[in-house]
Amino acid sequence: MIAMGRGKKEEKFAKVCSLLREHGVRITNVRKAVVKELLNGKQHRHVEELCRKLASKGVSRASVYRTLSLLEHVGFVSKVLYGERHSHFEFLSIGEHHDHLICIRCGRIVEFKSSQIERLQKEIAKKHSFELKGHVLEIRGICPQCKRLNKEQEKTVKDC
Amino acid sequence: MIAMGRGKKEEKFAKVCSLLREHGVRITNVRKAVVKELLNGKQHRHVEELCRKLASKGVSRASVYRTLSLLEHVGFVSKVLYGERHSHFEFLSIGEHHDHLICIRCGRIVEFKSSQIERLQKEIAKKHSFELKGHVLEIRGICPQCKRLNKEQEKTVKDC
DNA sequence: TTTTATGCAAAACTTTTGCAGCTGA
DNA sequence: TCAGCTGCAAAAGTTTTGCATAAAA
Repeated sequence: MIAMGRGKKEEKFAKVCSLLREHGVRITNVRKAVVKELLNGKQHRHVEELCRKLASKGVSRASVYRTLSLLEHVGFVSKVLYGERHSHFEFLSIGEHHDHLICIRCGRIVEFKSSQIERLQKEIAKKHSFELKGHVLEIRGICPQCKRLNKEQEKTVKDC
Repeated sequence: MIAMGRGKKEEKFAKVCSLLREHGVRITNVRKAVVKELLNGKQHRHVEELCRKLASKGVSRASVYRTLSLLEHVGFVSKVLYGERHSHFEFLSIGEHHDHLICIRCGRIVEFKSSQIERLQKEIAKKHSFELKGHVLEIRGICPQCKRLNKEQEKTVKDC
């Protein structure tokens, strides 16, 4: 995953601000902090991690949740699952999107990109008159390591 | 969504049982009840709804969760998000899979099927030596109704 | 008989909310 | 100014766990 360049980050930041304004939402310090934190980190994040980082800037947990749902509403982030318990958030429409293969045994996540899938989702959105904002594709299966383990020792699958 | 025929259901039930046995897991009444309930309902379900239905058969909430995670591990169900708060579960590898377009404004869900996507996911899994068990594709965007509303009255987006 | 599963109730988490005070436009 | 944000703390909701008992093999 490549970090965004400074220029691009600022451009994106401005775009989010204007998105918020369009929705009649105030641009507050708290919201700026959340957006900046999102832009500074990886493309997908635990809410928990965001809360921890933002707490040091005086942003409360409640505000993190409130801001995320606001940003989801305007189409800047999207909730994703990635086979785990707690929710993650991911940027939308930021280019450089990738999808995931997830092992249902050990949780291993393999990233991949597919231009064909990008193309297909555009077609599908268009066909249903949706304004495309992003997508989540998780392919679930059993990874090569777990398949091998499975054969060797049928019962100790946990510690793959 | 078409309900499964009786014969197909029984066949599937037998398959799950043997899957469980393969994993050295006991076939208990509770587990049978959960699997049957899953096979009798829609392809994706709220955990909450499952708990309610199974409670009347004497199955506890804890067992529903335990059984679901077991079934997830053997590859019979998969956790999905569908843009909502609480988790849903979905059958895997049961054929007749469909994906979803989700409106980030109003939560509207539109189902669609794409044989091209089915084909692509198979290729991708194969390429990474994963044993394919299923996939989740959610395309997120703004539905035609919300787009219209957006233009008409910029600020009352909630009650789309 | 022995091992594994279950129900119960409590604990651990995650997310939302009401409200009083604060802040951005 | 003042509608809209925010933090706090409490509530609500979801998922997991320990343990005594029950059920499967």
